[in-house]
Amino acid sequence: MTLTTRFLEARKAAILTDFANLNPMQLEAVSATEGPLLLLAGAGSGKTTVIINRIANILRYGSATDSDEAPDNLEEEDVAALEYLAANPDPNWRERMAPLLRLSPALPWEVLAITFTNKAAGELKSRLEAMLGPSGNDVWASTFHSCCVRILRRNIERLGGWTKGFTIYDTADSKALLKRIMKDLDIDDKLLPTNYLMSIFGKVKDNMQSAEDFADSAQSNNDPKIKSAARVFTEYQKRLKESNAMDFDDLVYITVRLLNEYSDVREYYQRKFRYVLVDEFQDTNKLQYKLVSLLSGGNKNLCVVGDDDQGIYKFRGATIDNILGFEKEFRNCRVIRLEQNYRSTENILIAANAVISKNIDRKGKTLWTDNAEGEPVTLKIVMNEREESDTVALLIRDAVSSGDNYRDFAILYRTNAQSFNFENSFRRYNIPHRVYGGLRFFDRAEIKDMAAYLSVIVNPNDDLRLLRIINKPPRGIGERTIEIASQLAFEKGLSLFDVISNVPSYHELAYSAVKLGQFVSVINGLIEKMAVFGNKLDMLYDELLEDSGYLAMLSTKKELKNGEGRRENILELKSTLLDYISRTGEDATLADYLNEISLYSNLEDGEDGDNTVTLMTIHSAKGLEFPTVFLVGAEENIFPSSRSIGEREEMEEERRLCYVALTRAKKKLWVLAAKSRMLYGRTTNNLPSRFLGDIPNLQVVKPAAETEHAPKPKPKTVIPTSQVPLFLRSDPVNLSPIPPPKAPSMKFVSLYKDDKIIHKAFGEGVIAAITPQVTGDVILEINFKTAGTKKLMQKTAMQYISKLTEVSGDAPE
DNA sequence: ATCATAACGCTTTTT
DNA sequence: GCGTTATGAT
Repeated sequence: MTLTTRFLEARKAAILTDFANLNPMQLEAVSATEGPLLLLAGAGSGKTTVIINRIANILRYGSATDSDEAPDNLEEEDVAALEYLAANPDPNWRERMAPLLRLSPALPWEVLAITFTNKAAGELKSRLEAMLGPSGNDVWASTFHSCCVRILRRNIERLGGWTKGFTIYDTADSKALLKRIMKDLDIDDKLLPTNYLMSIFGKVKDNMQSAEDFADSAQSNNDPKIKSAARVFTEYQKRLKESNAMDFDDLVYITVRLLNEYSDVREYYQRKFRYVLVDEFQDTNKLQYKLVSLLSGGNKNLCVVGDDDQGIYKFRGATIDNILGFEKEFRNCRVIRLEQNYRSTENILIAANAVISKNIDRKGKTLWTDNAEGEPVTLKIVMNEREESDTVALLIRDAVSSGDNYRDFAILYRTNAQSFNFENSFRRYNIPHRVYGGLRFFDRAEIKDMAAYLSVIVNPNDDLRLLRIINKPPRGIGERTIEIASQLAFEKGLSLFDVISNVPSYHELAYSAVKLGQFVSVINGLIEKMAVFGNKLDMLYDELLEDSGYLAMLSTKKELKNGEGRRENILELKSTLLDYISRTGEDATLADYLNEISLYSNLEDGEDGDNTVTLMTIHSAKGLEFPTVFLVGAEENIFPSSRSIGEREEMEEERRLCYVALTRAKKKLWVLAAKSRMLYGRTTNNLPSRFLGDIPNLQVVKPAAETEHAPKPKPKTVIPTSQVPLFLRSDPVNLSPIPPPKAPSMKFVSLYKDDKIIHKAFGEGVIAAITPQVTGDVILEINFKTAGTKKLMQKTAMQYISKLTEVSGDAPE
């Protein structure tokens, strides 16, 4: 063996002693620093630890564990010292030998680590800091969007049209803008719902096409809907630009365009980022992939980390093809699988592996563990949703009384609506709990109002946000005035604020000139105060609450019971401001603060320490773990959702979602299914989820039908696995016994043509026609004696209608 | 300008 | 079943 070979081996071995608590596969991932790397990391396989250690390796030792490069003047003495170090690890000595160990180590800001959520980015940062000290903070650990914002701030002016103070529109802003445009263009928003438009726009941008590209291709399209969508799209992008704004998709799309079109910018970042790492790669869409491949294009040190079995965001454009296609794109890429699970018991993994193995679109991977077999996975079948939540409450109460903590438990469900019953039961049983999801802090109306005020102060040309606040609190600027002013702005090519700042020049606005003038001076006054206060943004905020009259509105007005809560929220927003100021000090600017909050929208992350039960959707549980998990609502049409039944790809996504749910559990996994469930105002009877039929080691517990409360000891009817009903199995053969769709609910059918009815509001009438709709509802056409003929939706109208008694021939109910 | 009634829709979610 | 939105009446 040559001296060089010995040196290379010893160097690597010596370095790896710095990462002693990793298993061989993890070590391999940590040492593979150079070139493209696909890291398939199963659930609970220590993925984040690997990412942290890999970055630490890059910063401390550079490419040394992955390079054949050795010093020219090697001495036997050096090599022997390294070999000794490898065999007898000692931190101090390793430090002293560092010059021999490292090979062009990277500087922190030469490493880019991209995640999806701020939470994940924050966790990455704090763990890097814990391992590397303050320099860990200089690693670019950020979300796709905040990374793009950073790049755009520096370079956006190259593209023309935006300035570096651009505003970021969130989804609600975008929707509001779309509604505005449809009104102006006189397009029916029933034909083109905003959700539909947004998904089109998103797809177009994901394919690297502009609104103009879309309009061009729409020309030859016969569908008038597509043609109108193209018009709206073009106008939408135009107005964004005029308002110096971008939506979430634009942040990435425009960054990609910038990097594509300007080679100097591209080369700058390619040189800067010697190492690029992407987490949750299975959740990236094409555009995001394009972005990272552009950024890492220089040296191709691109490491993507993901788990194809945990891709659950196809519905928002993520494509599993990115992970499945990575190897094709990078022929020479290395693939490392992390399959050892440190989280769950064997029983839990058997269940999870069994469920996911039915998928076709996957790379194939089987988790294994050294952990104990553990308790069985238990299915409990209950009568209805009420019994479901009570059962869980009792199980938790019992477990806590024998020593467990509330925080050991999580309730995972498919849809947010399912949380309701659990909240009720837990309240009744005094179980502290915390519901994640639902309405977010920054989505609250009063918070959006305040943010809109602040935005307008920074950028008065932001028409959309100006419109939001122009009459909030009510200051006598009505719809008509707004209409006229907008029209003027549109005609003259000015911003709305330009127009209302010059009221005297427009005779059309004479009627509300005074009110508009007052409003403009409030805004101008605040703009001046911003200049005076400088970075004392909290003082500016106080002035804003005063001058706008917003606080007064909440206090004096009969803002019912909500006023108090809203005031608290507004003050809470101030504390985020103060927090921002304390972090940035001298450099604090309002524009910067607004950007931060527009990319960071949940305020609830901080309070992890509470000892409470967690309630969340399976989606939000990804990445988390709990000693005991209750997967609830495991019924056909709920989970898997009815929308996915019959669609292979959708069903595979549901199955991955199930896999995610099962692998959250560390020690004990409960699954619950209700025979009957009230959902959307209807009671439905669903079979247990098909996924349950795939779990070979499922213990089924069926409580004897019992009275509602009665906290009794656990009812125990254990059905051996072999007796799990056949219909549970998801083999294609057994799919047939799904009940045929039922006829429309009988409750409504007791109305017939020519029936005489009385309506609470419209009085007496006769039913002229009954037209069933595809949606399952029915349109009633009724001739009223006094109110004329009306068409009413039966679903809604029934609560106001009673049949007149003399009508005979009742249908059987 | 503000309230009341009727319509309607309704996975999952981050940025 | 419930909360949000659009529209029409005061």
